[in-house]
Amino acid sequence: MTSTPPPLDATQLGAYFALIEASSLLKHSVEQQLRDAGDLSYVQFQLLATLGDAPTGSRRMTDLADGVVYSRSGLTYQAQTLEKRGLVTRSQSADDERGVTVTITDEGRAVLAEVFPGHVGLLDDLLFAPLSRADVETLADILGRARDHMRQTPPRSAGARRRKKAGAEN
Amino acid sequence: MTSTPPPLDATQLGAYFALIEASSLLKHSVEQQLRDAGDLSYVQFQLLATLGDAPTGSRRMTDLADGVVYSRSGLTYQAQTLEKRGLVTRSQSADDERGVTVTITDEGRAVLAEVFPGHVGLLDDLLFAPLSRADVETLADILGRARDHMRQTPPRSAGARRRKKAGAEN
DNA sequence: GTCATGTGCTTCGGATTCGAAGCAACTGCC
DNA sequence: GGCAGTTGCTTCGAATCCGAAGCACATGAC
Repeated sequence: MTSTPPPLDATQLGAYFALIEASSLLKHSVEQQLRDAGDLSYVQFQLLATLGDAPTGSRRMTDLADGVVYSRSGLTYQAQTLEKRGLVTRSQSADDERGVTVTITDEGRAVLAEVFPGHVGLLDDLLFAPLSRADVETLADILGRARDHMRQTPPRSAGARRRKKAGAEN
Repeated sequence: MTSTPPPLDATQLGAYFALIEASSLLKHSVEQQLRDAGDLSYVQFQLLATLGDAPTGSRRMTDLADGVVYSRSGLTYQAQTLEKRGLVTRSQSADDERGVTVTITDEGRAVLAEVFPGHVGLLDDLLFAPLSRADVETLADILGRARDHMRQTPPRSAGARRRKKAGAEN
């Protein structure tokens, strides 16, 4: 109870902090650039980019939520915002009457195209500038593995078990 | 066509996405664990951890804001919340009458101690499990360099009040 | 067919965030 | 001493986020 000394050594702590800080700093700068260049939030940009990358330019809400790391309700909010601005359209899925298909519009693509160069430039300046080619490859490999692992690890695994305990079972 | 083609190759994109996704996923899981274990937000945990790490257990607001990547106003909000819960105290700095010194309380340390084991466990399960020792070292090195570069290079939004250049309107 | 359960998305309420503006104290210069 | 510009923090308003609850359709059991 009183102890359980931290099983994290200095290197692990360093990696953890570096990951959090680097991503936070990068995200902040990117958000500012996106705001300036196209009045987009980071999520909105991610959504547009995802849609623009899709062959048909459209995806279902659930698939979008899976790709991005946001909550369903947050996604709804942003999709509404984007629709108001005419950057995407939302329509009922043909198959499933409940499903909503989001599609990027030409204007959406235009905004994307307008924002992209600056986005890339910022990444070059902030993230890639101090890294070698090999560093980038290594980074992609290591973080890719970490991400894949986290994606498939259920939230209630060894470390994070717990659910609301409501007395009876559910 | 008229626009500059994206100077980002597949590897760079992979590294970028992996960084964002991995940190987002990790952050979400960690936030949930912190909420469950000690009713703390991620920022609050970072603040407590930073204070707990300081020799005297106290720091000035500005120093805290520098360490964490949050805005001044957000820091004020969280500090107030923590103070209400009795996890920190705030007092005027002796030197500078404007300055506010934040100090972690015994109760704050207790909450920290309670939350820490689960936090570490989660990191082990989610982040470090799929990585070798060498991976972690490499990660710390690469991301550490990236972070340091970002900290000193960019126009920071949080640092806000910039020096004005004499003789020109802004 | 009908009911029970599951799934997809939205709505609702509350918490947290940020930037801009505001106040107070410090510093340098005269 | 007094003024002007800086710096440290807070307040304010608006935007964004999430989880829980709700609604509507879908699917499976009977």
